Amino acid sequence: MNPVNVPDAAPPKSSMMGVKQPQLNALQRGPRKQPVQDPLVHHGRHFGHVIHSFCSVLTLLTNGLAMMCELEDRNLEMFSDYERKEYSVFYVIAITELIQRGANGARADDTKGMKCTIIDWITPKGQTLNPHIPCNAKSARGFNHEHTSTLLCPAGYDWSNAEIKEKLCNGQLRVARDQWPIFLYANYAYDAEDPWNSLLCYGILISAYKYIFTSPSSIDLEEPKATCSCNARNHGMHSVTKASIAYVATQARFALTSAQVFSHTDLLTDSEQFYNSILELLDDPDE
DNA sequence: TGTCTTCGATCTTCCTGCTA
DNA sequence: TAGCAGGAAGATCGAAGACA
Repeated sequence: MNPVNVPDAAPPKSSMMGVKQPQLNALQRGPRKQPVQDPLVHHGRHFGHVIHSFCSVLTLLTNGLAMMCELEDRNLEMFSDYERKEYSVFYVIAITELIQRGANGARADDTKGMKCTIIDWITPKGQTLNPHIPCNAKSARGFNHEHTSTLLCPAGYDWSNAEIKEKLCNGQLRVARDQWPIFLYANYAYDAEDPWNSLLCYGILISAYKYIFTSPSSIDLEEPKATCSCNARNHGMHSVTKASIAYVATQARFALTSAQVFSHTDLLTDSEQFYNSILELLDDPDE
C-alpha cells in the first residue's frame, strides 16, 4: 500500500543530518560533483511546464490522495485512521515540497533566460530598437517603450488611436486579465469576426516554446547547435499540451512587460489569471 | 578506414547572495 | 519569504586528431 511511488520515507537530502549540500561538498575531496537531483524536483520542473504552472501542488496532492484513499478504502482497512492520516500527511508534505521546488525553479530559470533573449526575437532583422532596450533591465519595457507597447496592446484596441495609446501608457486604461495582447496573434492582426484566426501561433510564441522545450539554439533552424538533450527529450514529451502553451504565452508576456518580479499576486501583470484565462479557453469545448 | 580519445560548445540544473 | 541575478558544474554530443 503505497499511494505514491517513493522509494524511501526519508526527508529531502538537503536537510539530512542537518548538513547543507554545499558543506557536504566542501568536506568531500576531489572535483565537485553536482548533487544528484531528486527525481521529484526533476518531475516538478516538467510539471510546471506542461501540466500546471500556478496551482498549489500541496492542495492538488492532498485532494488527490483523499480521493484515492476513498477508492481504496478496502485495502486500507488494516491501518488505523490515525496511521493512514499520518502516513498521507508525511508523504504529501515531502512530495509537494520537492515538486513545488522543481516547478518554481524551472519557472525562475525560464524567466531569467527569456528576459534577455526575447529582445532579439522582437527586434526586426537587420535593425535596432530605438530607443535600445537593455538586456538585463525591464524598466524600459512594457508600456514604457513603443515597440513592446505595440506587442502588449490588447487585441481589439486600436493602437493607432492616440487617446487609447496615451491612456494605456499612463495607466488610466488598465489591461484586464482576459484582454489578451496582440502579440498572441500572427502579424499582430486580431480578427474580431474570427477571434481564433492566427491565435497562439505567432513567431514570438513559437520561439519561446522552442527556447523552453527544444533548446534555445533550435529557434534558428538553419544553424542548430544543440548537442545536449533538450527539455522535451529529457521528459519524454512528444506533443504540445494546453498548459505548456499557456505557460509559454505567460512567460513571453511577462518578459515583454516592465514588471520586475514574477509574482502570483502581482496585480500589474496578473500572470496567474492570464495563464488561467488561456487554459480556460483551450479547455472550453465550445471554443 | 575504422575506432578511440580529447576538446569544446551547448544546455540544464543548482547554488549563493541580494532585494523587495 | 519569494523571486532574481550571476555563476558554476554536470551531462551530452559533435568535431577533430591520434593511432592501429
